[in-house]
Amino acid sequence: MVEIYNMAGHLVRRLNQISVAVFADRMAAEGVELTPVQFAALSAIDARPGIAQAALAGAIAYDQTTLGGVIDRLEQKGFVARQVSSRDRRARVLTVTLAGRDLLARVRPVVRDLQGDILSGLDEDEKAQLLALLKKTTDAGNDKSRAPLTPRGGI
Amino acid sequence: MVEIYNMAGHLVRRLNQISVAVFADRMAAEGVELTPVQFAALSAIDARPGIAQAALAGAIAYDQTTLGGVIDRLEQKGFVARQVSSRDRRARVLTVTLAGRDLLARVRPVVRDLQGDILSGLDEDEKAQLLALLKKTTDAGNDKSRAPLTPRGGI
DNA sequence: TCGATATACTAAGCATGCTGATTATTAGCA
DNA sequence: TGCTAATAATCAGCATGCTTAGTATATCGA
Repeated sequence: MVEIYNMAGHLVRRLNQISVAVFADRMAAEGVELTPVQFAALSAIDARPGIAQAALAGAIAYDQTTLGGVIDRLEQKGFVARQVSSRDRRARVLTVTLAGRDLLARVRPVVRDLQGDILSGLDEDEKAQLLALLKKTTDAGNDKSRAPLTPRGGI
Repeated sequence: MVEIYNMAGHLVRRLNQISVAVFADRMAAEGVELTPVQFAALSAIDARPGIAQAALAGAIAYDQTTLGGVIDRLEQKGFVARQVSSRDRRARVLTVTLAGRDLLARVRPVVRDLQGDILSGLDEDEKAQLLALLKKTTDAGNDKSRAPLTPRGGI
């Protein structure tokens, strides 16, 4: 028995690995090229059109530098438009394009549905319990992360 | 409210982010340069000296290609030795060096201790519950991962 | 108003984590 | 034995995720 098997860090990493793989498989089955980060960004921009990159990073708990690259790719695929803000010329203001909205409408139900597959082997009560515990501990540990959630940052 | 906030995928990714950050902070405090993957590999090689890379990948649930790079870096830092296997010239047989054993002895208690910090905001019962649920669902979803755990694969 | 400070973004560099292809070697089978 | 398939590792290439540093722009206080 390897000593890491019962460690929180190892189990969380593995579940994240499973989560990413389930997401990739479902997107491939839909014939869509979209990563979990890209979906999160697209969905959050759609919820707050005109949000700047820094605020978006805080809204979805992603590193700002990493997010820059993610937006590059979403822009290149034509799902997101990026403009210099008129109020703050440092900032880049983001909006979802028509193609992006179409994509979102299509994958949103798929993404919602796939969440259940991530937590396989658990009954509904256990899934709810796990989600509640994950929510509680991620809230408590938010500031330990290099990319904490700051839902009300900016616009 | 952004729609991803209560999704399993998002919460798991965030907890993993917290886990990685806690690990990095503790290692930095120890003055040690060691990533979670590197610790996992070192620990597993120490548990099964002479293990080959492919078997190691299965033992700690890491992608084989990624693991190759991890071993490169551990070898370069002098913590792991890599030799062509005498029984199978395709395979690279791994052992922990003396320096690697010293490092392991030093960081092992730190790594064990930091596990509690990953799951902050939970009492002992909740931590045990969360660990049990994580274990149950990662076991059930093992095959969905691109790098499933195969603890008994090869020596 | 000016100067220090803070903020938004980008760039470079490194480590993970994956896919697909390639090479070397081994194993299985007719 | 000899052909085929499988396996171990590596390489190239791409996306995340982070650190440090740099540039442009805002903000705040003396």
